[in-house]
Amino acid sequence: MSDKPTPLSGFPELLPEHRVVERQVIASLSRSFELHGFANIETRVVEPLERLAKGGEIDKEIYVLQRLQATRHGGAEAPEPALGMHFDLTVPFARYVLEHAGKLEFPFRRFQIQPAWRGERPQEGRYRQFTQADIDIVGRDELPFHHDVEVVRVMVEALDALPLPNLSFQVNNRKLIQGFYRGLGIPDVTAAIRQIDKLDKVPAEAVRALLVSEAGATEEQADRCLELATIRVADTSFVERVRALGVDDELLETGLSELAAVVDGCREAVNEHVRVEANLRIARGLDYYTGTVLEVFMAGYEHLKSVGGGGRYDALASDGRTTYPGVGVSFGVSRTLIPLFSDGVLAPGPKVPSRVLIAVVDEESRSASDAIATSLRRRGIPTEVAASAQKYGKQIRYAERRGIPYVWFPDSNEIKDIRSGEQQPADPDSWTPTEETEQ
RNA sequence: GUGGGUGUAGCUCAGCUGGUAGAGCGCCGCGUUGUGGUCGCGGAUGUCGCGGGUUCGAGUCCCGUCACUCACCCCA
Repeated sequence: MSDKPTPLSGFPELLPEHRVVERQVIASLSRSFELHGFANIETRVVEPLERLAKGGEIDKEIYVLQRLQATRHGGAEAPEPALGMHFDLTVPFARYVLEHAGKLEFPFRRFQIQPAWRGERPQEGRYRQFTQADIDIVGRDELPFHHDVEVVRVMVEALDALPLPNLSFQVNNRKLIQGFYRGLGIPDVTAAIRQIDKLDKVPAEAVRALLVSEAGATEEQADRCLELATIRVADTSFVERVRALGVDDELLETGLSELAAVVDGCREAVNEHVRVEANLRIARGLDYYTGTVLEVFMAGYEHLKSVGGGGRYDALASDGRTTYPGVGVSFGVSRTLIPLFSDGVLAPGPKVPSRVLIAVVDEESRSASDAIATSLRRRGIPTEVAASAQKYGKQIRYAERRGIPYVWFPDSNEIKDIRSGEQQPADPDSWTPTEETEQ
């Protein structure tokens, strides 16, 4: 065998025809976010390890970055601070906010589209290096609730603009669940949330038993929790259905009105392609979320789990004196695009950006072909000149293989649209490709 | 990290109870000698993942190893 490298599992690389589509997606997302006034930032790839490793499950997956030399000397040298590569964009962003708080305008709204790294077992839609698109709004000391509505709506609009299968935003509110459980009198509210979160893997009966054994609920309380978790609607009718369960709690009421506001606030933005539903079983693990929580699912790709998610955290960051509450949503660019490419659901783009191939008659007249190319390029038309003066049939095939739609014959000064076969005389100083809408 | 599956041509894969490597697609050439795609004819391509073992003989059986892949865990 030669030295042909084998692929590295979990570190996907795209071919040019897929990369061009990914770039269009990233450009489209950026446009959408900027349309709503989100500023772009890029954070460094590494953070001090102690900032990333907070003792959770994720710690085992953190990639550590160190100098080769540092390992060779086995600690004999003065130790350098251990650096870990970020596993999401939220942790570095929180650090960024604290570090630059004095120079930022609050509420600070930013978007960030970058890779992240997690050393877990790769699978479809799950990689060790993946690109993520995040938007967040952060306030100083306080952040009005209407930003929860805003951030969801912005992501709805941004994803609606992409050529993806149907998407569904499943929204819930931590205050709603917590208030409900509290009002119901369940001893361990946090444990109850954790059990309810298992509903999509564990049968309802088992969850019911766990609610009793782990969260100290009575049989009847467990039933009520399960009833709450089955509520899933695309409008605000869930409010009445929850009230009908007869639980009275102040936090529950706040949660109900907040969730209603999110669903209601997205009404103008949703459509057949992207829908927003109140889904009262969404809990998002035991993260730092304190209010709005949501997950995004893609039709036909439910097995990927969520392709996006987010929510409200009352303490995104804190320096001890000031607390910075935030609300954000992230979208998994790699998780979404790569499976769509391999299934052929998302069509690849052209292999090269060239719109026109200038044929070459013979090597002596190559400069004539170059001159035509130059005048097209001057007018912003991506153009390349044929690699060799082969028979025209070969040169046309060269263009076809690369997805170049036009071939220019310099001897006759005619241009051929190889998709339709039409050929007509053209002037290098005025010819323009007909504007077809791509994708 | 735990448990399954699979490694054969550029790609997708076939290859029975061991007998010296195949198909389709793609690629190249010609028909059409400077206008592609269709069609016809012809052609090239492999250390059968790697290392060891059993055997007269291993793609095939055994052991090891590496890679890829699926599920669990967890999440984008």
